[in-house]
Amino acid sequence: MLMGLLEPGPRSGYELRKALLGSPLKHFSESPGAIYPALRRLESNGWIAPLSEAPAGRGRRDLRLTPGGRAALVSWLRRPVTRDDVVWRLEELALRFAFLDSVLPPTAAPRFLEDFVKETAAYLEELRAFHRANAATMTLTGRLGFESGLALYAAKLGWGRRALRQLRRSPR
Amino acid sequence: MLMGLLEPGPRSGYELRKALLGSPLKHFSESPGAIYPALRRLESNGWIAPLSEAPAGRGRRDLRLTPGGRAALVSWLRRPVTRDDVVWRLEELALRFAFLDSVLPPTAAPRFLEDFVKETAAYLEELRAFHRANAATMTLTGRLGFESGLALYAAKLGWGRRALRQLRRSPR
DNA sequence: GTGCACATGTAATGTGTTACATGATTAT
DNA sequence: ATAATCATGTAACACATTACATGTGCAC
Repeated sequence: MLMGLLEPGPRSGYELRKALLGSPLKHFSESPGAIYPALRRLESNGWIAPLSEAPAGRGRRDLRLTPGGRAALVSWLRRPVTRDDVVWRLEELALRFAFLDSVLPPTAAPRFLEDFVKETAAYLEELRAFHRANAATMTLTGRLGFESGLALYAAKLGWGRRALRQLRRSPR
Repeated sequence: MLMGLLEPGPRSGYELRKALLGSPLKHFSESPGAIYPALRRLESNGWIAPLSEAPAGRGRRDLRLTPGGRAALVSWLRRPVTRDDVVWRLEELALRFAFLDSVLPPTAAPRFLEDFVKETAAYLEELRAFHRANAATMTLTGRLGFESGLALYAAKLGWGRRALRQLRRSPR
């Protein structure tokens, strides 16, 4: 995510943090204790680098994406959507999708959505089968709680289909 | 979650793990490296205890909820639903709700849902306001990705309202 | 020259992940 | 006896959280 935010141009860690604080969607950490160490790790991987080599001690430090970092970002965004992504990392998928068209060609987004819709539809069918088989044995709130998961995946599937239609109507 | 699963009666760590593996909804870890250390922590807190005091070396070890553990479980389930829960811990909320009626009196579930609906509706309105204000400046997939978050919270809100109506029709 | 926001960090702690190890029990 | 499955665990590593610390630059 940090590299995706650096893609349009260099920014400081503080600005990256402000960008996260500015979004009302809170699926990822925005604490300095997570962000600054993460930036150091990206730097020691050679994926980002300070804009000016001057040591500068403390104080503002602008960071840019290196060519290697861009390649790593691209390979993250290119990863096919798998069942495991849908089951375990649903919000990371939304994040990947959001960065898609600032880094990859416009064909990438519909391809992503096709995979997403396919995997989500299959998984939702599994959830419904489980519900049919086990609803009778569950407690009342246990069953309703499970149905909250069903509602979540049904909504994500609906979103994926709508988004796909929209992309096809306006392919830009 | 582990204490909630132990509430109906003593079970071994392996059985708890099988219960997690058996659910198609995967919002929480089911790895032995997470479960067994967590059980040890609960044990050292005095919240769970082995059923038989015999050392037993290796091999099956059945665990039961202690009175203190039950109290901790109850206080977790009784916690009011806050905005922060909705924003940061949506799936933990679904889990808490699922355990509600096996531990608390039947009035707890509608109260939970009233708070949930109120907080979720307010948050969803914030998300929509942000969308109105910023959709024009976003990239195409950036905007659609944000709308996937909108769809998620709209679905959870709809679920909460339906569940509340259902509880009121059949108060048991 | 002092307060305040800007900007970056660190230390302690807890815990999840991955991969591996090992003992116990049952069936063949 | 042996294999498979039951059952519990550990070690190395990475990382998030919380709370705190510290320097920088500007406005008044």
